[in-house]
Amino acid sequence: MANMTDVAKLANVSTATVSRVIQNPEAVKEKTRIKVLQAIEELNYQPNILARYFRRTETKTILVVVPSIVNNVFPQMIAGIDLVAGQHGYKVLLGNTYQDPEKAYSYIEELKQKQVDGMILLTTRLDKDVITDIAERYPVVLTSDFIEGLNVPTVAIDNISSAREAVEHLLQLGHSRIGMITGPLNSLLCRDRLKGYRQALLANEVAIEGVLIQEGDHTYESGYNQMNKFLALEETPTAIFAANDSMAMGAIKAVKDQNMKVPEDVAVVGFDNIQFSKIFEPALTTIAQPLLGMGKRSMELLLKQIKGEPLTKKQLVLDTKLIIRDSCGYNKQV
Amino acid sequence: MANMTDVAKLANVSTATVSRVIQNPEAVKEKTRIKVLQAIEELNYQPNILARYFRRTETKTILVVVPSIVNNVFPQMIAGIDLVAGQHGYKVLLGNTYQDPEKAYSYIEELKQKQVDGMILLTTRLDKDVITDIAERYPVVLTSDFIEGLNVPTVAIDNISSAREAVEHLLQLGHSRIGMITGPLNSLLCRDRLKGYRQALLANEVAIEGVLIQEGDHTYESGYNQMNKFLALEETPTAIFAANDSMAMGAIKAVKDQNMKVPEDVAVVGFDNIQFSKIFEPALTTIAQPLLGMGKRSMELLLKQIKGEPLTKKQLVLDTKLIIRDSCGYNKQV
DNA sequence: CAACAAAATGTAATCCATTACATTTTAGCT
DNA sequence: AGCTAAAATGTAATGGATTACATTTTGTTG
Repeated sequence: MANMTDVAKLANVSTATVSRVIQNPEAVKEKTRIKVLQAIEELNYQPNILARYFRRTETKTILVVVPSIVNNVFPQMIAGIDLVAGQHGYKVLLGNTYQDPEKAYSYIEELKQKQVDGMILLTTRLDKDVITDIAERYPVVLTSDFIEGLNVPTVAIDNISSAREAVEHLLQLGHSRIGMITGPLNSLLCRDRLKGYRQALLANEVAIEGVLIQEGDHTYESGYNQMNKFLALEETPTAIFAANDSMAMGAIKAVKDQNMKVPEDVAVVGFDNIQFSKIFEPALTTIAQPLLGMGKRSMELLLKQIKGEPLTKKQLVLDTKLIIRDSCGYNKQV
Repeated sequence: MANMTDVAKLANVSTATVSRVIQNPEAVKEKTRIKVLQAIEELNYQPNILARYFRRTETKTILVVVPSIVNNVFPQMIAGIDLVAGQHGYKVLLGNTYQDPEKAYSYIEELKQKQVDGMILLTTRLDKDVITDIAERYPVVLTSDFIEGLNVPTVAIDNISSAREAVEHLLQLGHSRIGMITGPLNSLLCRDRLKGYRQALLANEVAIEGVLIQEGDHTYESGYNQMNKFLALEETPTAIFAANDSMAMGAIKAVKDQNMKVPEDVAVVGFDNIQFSKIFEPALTTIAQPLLGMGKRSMELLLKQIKGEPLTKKQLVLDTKLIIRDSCGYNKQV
C-alpha cells in the first residue's frame, strides 16, 4: 500500500503538500493540486486513517453507552444520534452495559484513553462524582436520565410535568381513584414520574393513597402483576397511570383477564409511545417522548463540546406530547 | 500524560521491557515486572491505544452494517454480536445504512482503510461481486440475508423450510385456502419464504393461486392493506401466512375490522417472533429465529477469520422453531 | 525593476508503542 | 570454574500522517 511519501515523490512535492491537498485543498495552488491528485489516483493511495488518528489524538468516533440495545426506546435515540453523527463525519460506537455499572466504568476508560472523542450516556447507574469529574474533563452528554443537581450537559424531557399531564387527563375524564404503576424507584426518572402523579392529584385535591402506588420494573409482566394487586383491592381504582407503555399493556391484559374492559371499567395511560402502542388493542393513550429528537440534540450538544464551542444552554428539556388514543375512553366521552 | 519512555526511565529498563510487561507479562522476570508495574502506577501511565492501533494495524473494533437500528430483529442480533465481541475484547461500531446502498459502500471503505478489523453485514443491498471481492480480502460475515450461490461466510436460517413448516402447520389444521403476504420480493430472503409456502402447498397437492400471494413491505400497514385485498376476494382464504410478524398483526387487524375473528374465521401465522407477538391478541403463532444466537455465531465466525483460523464451516444454518400460540386456532382444535 | 507582502511549498520533528534482532544475564551441568 | 543453552533485556528501526517553522515563489505597487 502506497503511503504519503510515495505520493509526494511521484508528484515531485513534499509530504506536507500532499497532506494539504487532502486536508485543506484551498491552501495549494491548482497546478500542484492536480499533480498531487493524479499521483494519488495513479498509486491508488488511501491515507492511513490510523496514523491520522494517532497523530491527531482524535478518532471521529463517539461512544453511546446504553443499558441494553434490546429495548423500545434506546434504538430510536441511537438512530437520532447516529444521524447527526454521520452528518458530521463521526462514527458511533456501541456501549452496551447490560445493566452492569462495571461495564459502564470500562467505557469511561475508552474515553480517557482517547479511543473516542466523546460519550453520550443514555443511562446512569454511575456515581455522581465520577460523572461530574468525567464531564469536566471530556465531552459528555447525559440523555434521558437526569441526575439531580448535576451541572453536566443533559438532554431530557420534563418527566414531572409530563406525568402530571397524563394524570390530569385522567382526572379530567372524571376519574378520582387513580392508581400508579411506577418504574424502579431508585431511578430519578421514575421518581419524577411518580412526583408528577402526586402533583396532579394534589392540585386537584384528590387524596394520595399509598396502596394505589405500586412499583414495577418496566416489564410487561410487572404491569400485569401490579394491576392484579390493584384489582384485588376492596375499592379498585378506575384508572391507572403506568410509567411506561409495556407496563400499561401488562396492566390492560390483567384487566381483560378479569373479564373487565379497558377503558370502560379501567382507564389506562402509558408513557413512551413505543411503536406497538398504537397497534395494541385498545390503542394506548400515552405520553410521547421525542426520542429521535433527543438523540439528535444530544449529538449536537456533544459536537459543540468536541469542537470546544461554548455551551449557551447546558440543559435541554424537550417537549413531550400526550397522544390520546383509546385506552382511557376519551374518544367515547366526547 | 506519561508515555512508555517515561515509565522505562523510572523503572530503569528499556521501553521494550515495559511493552512486554503490558503485552506479555510472563516473558519478564518477576522482579523486573514489579519494578515496571510500580513505575506505571507511580506515573499513572496509560498506554496510548491509538499508537498501538496504528503500529499494529488493528483496532479491536468490528463494524455491524444494518439497514436500520429501529427494528424488531436487528437489535437482538446486534446484542448477540456485542456479547461475543465484548468477551473477546472487541468493540462494536454501528453502521446504519438507512437502506441506502451508498452508505453501505462507505462502510466498506472503513474496512479497507483498516479502521475496523472485520465487518458483519446484517443486510445486503450490495452488489454480489463487491461482496465476494471484499470477503476474499477482509474478514466479513453475512448474517440473516443470503446471497445466492455465494461463497461468503454466512449465518442464517433456512427460510424455505421454516416457511414450509409454518404453512404445513396451517394445512394440518385443515386449511387449504391459504394466502401469503410476502416481504419485498427483490430480497432473496423473502423469495425463500415464498418458496417454502409454495413447497408446502405442492407437497400437499394444494393448488397455488396467484391471487392468494400478495407482496407487502414488512410493515404493519402493508399487512393490513394486503389482507383487505384477500378479504375482498369472492372466495376468501381461511388462513394467512405472513412473512413477518408486523404484517401478520396488520392482517389480523384487518380481519377484526371486518368484524371477523382470528383464528375462528381466518388463521394467521407470522414469522420472526418479535417481542410483541406474545402480547398481541390473539397471541401470534409464528416462526422464532434464534436472533441472539445468530448474532453470537456471526461474531464467532468473524473472530475466526480475524485470527486467521481456517473455517471448517463457512455457512451456518441455525434452527428455527414454530411457536404455537393462539392466532391459528391450534389450541382450540386439540 | 526593486521591494515587500502574501501565498505556496518544503524541512524535519513529532506523536508512541511495537518488535526484529542483538546483547546480556541466568541457570544448569560437567 | 567453565561452558552452553535458555531466558531476559536492550537497541533502534518502524509505522505514516501532521504541522510548526523555515524557505521559496508569486504578485503587487511605487
